Amino acid sequence: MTDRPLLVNVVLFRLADDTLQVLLAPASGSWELPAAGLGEGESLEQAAERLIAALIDRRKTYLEQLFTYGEGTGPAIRVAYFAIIPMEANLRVGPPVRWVAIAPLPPLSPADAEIMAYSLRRLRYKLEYTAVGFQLLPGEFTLSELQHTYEIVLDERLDKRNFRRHMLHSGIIEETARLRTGEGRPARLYRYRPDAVAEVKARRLFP
Amino acid sequence: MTDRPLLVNVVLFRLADDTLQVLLAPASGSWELPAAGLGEGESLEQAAERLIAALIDRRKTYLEQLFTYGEGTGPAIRVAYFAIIPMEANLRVGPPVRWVAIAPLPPLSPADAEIMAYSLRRLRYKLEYTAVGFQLLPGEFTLSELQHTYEIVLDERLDKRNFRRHMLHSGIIEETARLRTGEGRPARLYRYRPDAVAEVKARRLFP
DNA sequence: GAAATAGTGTCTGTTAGACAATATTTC
DNA sequence: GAAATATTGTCTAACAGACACTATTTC
Repeated sequence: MTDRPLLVNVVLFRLADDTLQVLLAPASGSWELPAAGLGEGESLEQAAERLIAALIDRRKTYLEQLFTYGEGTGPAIRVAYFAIIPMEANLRVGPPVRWVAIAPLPPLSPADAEIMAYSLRRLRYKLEYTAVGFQLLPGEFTLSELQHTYEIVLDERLDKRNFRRHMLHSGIIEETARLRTGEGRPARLYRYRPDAVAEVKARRLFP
Repeated sequence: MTDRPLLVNVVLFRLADDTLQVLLAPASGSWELPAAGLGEGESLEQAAERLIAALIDRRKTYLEQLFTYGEGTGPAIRVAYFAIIPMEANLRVGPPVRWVAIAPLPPLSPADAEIMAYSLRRLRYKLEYTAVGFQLLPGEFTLSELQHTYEIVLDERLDKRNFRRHMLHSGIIEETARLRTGEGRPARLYRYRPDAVAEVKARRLFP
């Protein structure tokens, strides 16, 4: 009965420069996920939040426990969290820690690669079936920006009309009075409705 | 940086006597979930399997990591697993460890109650959106038995015609040549198709 | 033939998914 | 008015969900 050391890993995603990025630190020819031990009297989630706070200057990010790895991931037990960081957030740590594009996937240790792969799957899943996509955008956004976000994360083209119909009909976003002007016709700005039901009804296996 | 002790908890579900049951051990006026420490060189999942093997005489049960609790659950970090045990399995430990019906929920410590509640949610979710329900039944079963299983776990009445149409149409079960005779008209026996896609298509949030 | 259980079909409303033209702005 | 972007509607196929009667067996 050994007490193996416990680490908390965080996978931080953000959207910038039309790519999905993760925060990584360089490690002897490859990259590694940020990690921290558990502080005195600290909960797992608090440790993850402390680690995130040490890395970026913004709170209130989406945070979710991913999985706990206890084999093949070295001698430690690693509790992995994944979080979404709004693009406005700035790094609190200088290089060499930096945002790295998800595609192509940067080289990682097998353990970190497993966590990354699962995080990405979970992010995509979340995006499809819950209202987590808004966390990647500023408070107000156009429907085109929202669709663009989905397309980048899912790496898939979406139909504009169906996308808009669906989003508007689902009641998870609402119009603002403001418009964004730009190159072409100005676009209406929308905002996420925090009171909306976050989870989307899935289709049940049976009646 | 303290290394808090690590425990693996298992929530074992089975279906018997027309009720959903969990395996619990008595603990000073209430009940508690089976738990074990992590053995030397053992992975988390191996520890959960070892714990299950010590409790029941059947292998190959459905096993899934649930969540890792690291606050409000006492001084230990607790990695919770949930598993489905086929009804044919026998206990390897005598009383006082025993199967306890889920309704009404037996008294548990706050920490265990939290794990239990989440396990139950997850089991129901799994049942609705994946093909996990068959794990609760013997290898061959009638559609009425399958529907009955769903109704017990979900605590909800289902329409017979829609249930059958859905199950048969989804391709996750297949006919056998056998019938089960009983009180009334004999019923066809079905079996789960292991090659079927376990996950069910959910409805996406957008087109 | 009564009791018990198994098995079957149809209709309606909603939604996914495919598809193309018009509207509003800037330069 | 050309270029850029935003916005809008319709059709079809599939499926969820509601609903009631017939079939086969035992005693």
